[in-house]
Amino acid sequence: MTEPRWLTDDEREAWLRLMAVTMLLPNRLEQQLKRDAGLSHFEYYVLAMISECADRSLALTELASRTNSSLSRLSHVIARLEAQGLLTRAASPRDGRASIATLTDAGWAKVLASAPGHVEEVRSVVFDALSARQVSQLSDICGRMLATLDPHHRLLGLG
Amino acid sequence: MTEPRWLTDDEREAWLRLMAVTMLLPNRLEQQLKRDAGLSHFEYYVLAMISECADRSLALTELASRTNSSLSRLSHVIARLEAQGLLTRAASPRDGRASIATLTDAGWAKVLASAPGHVEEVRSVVFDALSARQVSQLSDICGRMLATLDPHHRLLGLG
DNA sequence: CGGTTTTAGTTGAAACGTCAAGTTAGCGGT
DNA sequence: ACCGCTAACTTGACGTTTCAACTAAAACCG
Repeated sequence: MTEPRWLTDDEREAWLRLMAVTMLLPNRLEQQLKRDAGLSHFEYYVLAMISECADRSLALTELASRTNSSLSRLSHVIARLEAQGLLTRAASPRDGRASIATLTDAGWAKVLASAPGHVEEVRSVVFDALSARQVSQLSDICGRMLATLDPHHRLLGLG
Repeated sequence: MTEPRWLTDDEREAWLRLMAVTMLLPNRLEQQLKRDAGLSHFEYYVLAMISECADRSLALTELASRTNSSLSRLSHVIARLEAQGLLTRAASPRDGRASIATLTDAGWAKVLASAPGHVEEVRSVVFDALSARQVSQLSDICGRMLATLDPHHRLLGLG
């Protein structure tokens, strides 16, 4: 085996910081949502994804793609959310295998009530600290990384 | 309650991408380390942090800060790593409450063996996709976010 | 000193995520 | 129409993380 290509000092610095962000940011969002809405970030994200679809409905496989979760994990979470009355599951009329999750009025209300606090948190942690130019740089940089991490754009909507 | 400050289109785009990265990147690292070293990313990070200290030793509270974990989580993980013979726990001579974790030779060897593959993965996902200028931008941007996320620099060494 | 508070860590139970196995429905070829 | 194969989940067991309660040592303080 060959000598590994170690990181330069600049790369190492950038890496440690990126690492710190990926460790701290999810925690931060988690805490805010748990405290103010009683939802985990993943639960919120699931509800938010469904809420943006026509009829507030989405098939589980598609939902799993967009939330970067296994079908198994999603199935467990959907069961919990259903038990809380935030959504319902129904068989697809088109495909007997598929389940379609639909937000209830309570689920819709939950999203409406939770979104402002969540956005405020995102803004205060990320965007209040960055210039418009930096926002654009960040977008480009993440786009580059996603070319490797998510070559088929499974997460960003257009499956 | 007042109307929330929603995100602009550019901010929204940047946010979705950053989100995608923070969801996908940990997964990627996890898989590589699990496959090639039989360690979770957190376990690897714990061992790596200790390995960089004098005497390959570090007190648990300090380690918890640097790995962004609760003491409880760390305690469980340290117990598992100790059971695998990768490190040992000992009471601090200075402070009777403190435990100090020290890498064994096997633990040190594990870090040495695992690091190259891990660095290669980091390089292939992050740095191969970025120009030198973008690396510097990323570093700045993350630094800005960390001013809010980690104001006391708990993660980046100089506690 | 002696009592209170704070810090460091451990432990066990509950919650959550992952993994492997199973079920049912569509699909492709013959 | 039938057989095998794949896709879309579901389920239960297992491992990990979190949470709350606990112990013990140090620090503070009058």
